[in-house]
Amino acid sequence: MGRAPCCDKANVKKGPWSPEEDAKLKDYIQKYGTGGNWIALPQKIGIKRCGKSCRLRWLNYLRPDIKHGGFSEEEDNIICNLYISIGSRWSIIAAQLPGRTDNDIKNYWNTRLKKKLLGRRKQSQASRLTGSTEDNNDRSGIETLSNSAIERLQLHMQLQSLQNPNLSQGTSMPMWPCKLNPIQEKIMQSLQLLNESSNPLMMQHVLSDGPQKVEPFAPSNNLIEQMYSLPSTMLVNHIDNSMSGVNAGLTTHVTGTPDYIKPTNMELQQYLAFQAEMDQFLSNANGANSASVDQAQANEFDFCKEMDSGKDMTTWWSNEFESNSTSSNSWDSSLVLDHNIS
DNA sequence: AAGTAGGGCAACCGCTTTGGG
DNA sequence: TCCCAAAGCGGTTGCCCTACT
Repeated sequence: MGRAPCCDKANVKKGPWSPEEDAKLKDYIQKYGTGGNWIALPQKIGIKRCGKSCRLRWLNYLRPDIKHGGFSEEEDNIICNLYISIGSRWSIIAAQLPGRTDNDIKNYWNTRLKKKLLGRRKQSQASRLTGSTEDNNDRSGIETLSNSAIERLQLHMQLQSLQNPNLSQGTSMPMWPCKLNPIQEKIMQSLQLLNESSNPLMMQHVLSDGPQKVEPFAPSNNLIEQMYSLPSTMLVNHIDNSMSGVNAGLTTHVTGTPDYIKPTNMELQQYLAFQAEMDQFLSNANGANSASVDQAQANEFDFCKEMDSGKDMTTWWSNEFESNSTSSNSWDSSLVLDHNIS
């Protein structure tokens, strides 16, 4: 037996809201509030809408403090930084931008901001389709990474290279905004290695007099296996899991104005589960590959221990967020927007 | 002028989380 | 502790507008 529908679908109007409906909803909520029950609201007001639809309309459009229109460069900056750090957690990102809704930010990201930053992705994907069968097979493992994770790594790579053109020479610079965990750092290093060796799968063109163009990465499984001395499928799955785990923790640590977001029980549970999983993975890896597991593995473990050492997770993240946001290492979207948008 | 493609955005869908009984 | 309804959330859809052919 499924859950009862929240409203009578047959008697509910769908589609764009009329000005009359808007006015009724707005007037009612301003006078009486929502009464803590969105489902009952449409009946009270006398409109044939689903309660969820009313809620969405109010939150995304009718609320008096909603900001419509263009996003400022500062807002771009915040959105990019947070997206790279925590992924598509739009509600959390929206909490840092007064007057903006998660839906607004999501749309803005998907339709504009992402294109600005990953503008050349389409081209490179098309070029990849012409790649060899061997390449394609080689890549199958890395593609098990979530699109979001790949995208964020690409963004990191791109932003870093824009911020620091010397990257292509192997210089390792601190990467703001988020403190990557050692796994992520390893991936970034692998990208740099690929870049250094002019691997055709990772083409980064630094033009002397024009915009820098960074192609998405696609490290081969062979390379990953060499770096970690572990089966690539194992690593790829582990990395993906680890990143989602870390991200679950990160979402709790955004302390910028106006609101402090407390970690939910679920997030804390996810974080603890992540650490347990990391421990398990590392002990298994050490057992199976005792002779070849390198320092990176140990660093992963140290990373977990550091986060688990009683040090307040909030501090761990918020310090990064706040100290860097005013430091010279903070990422300025204008760098990207100036250099990368054609 | 008509047709078409693509972008932007509002709204919907369905899954997850929360909170009260 | 469990169950269920409501709220929250992110992904997706589809409409409308504009630019281009």
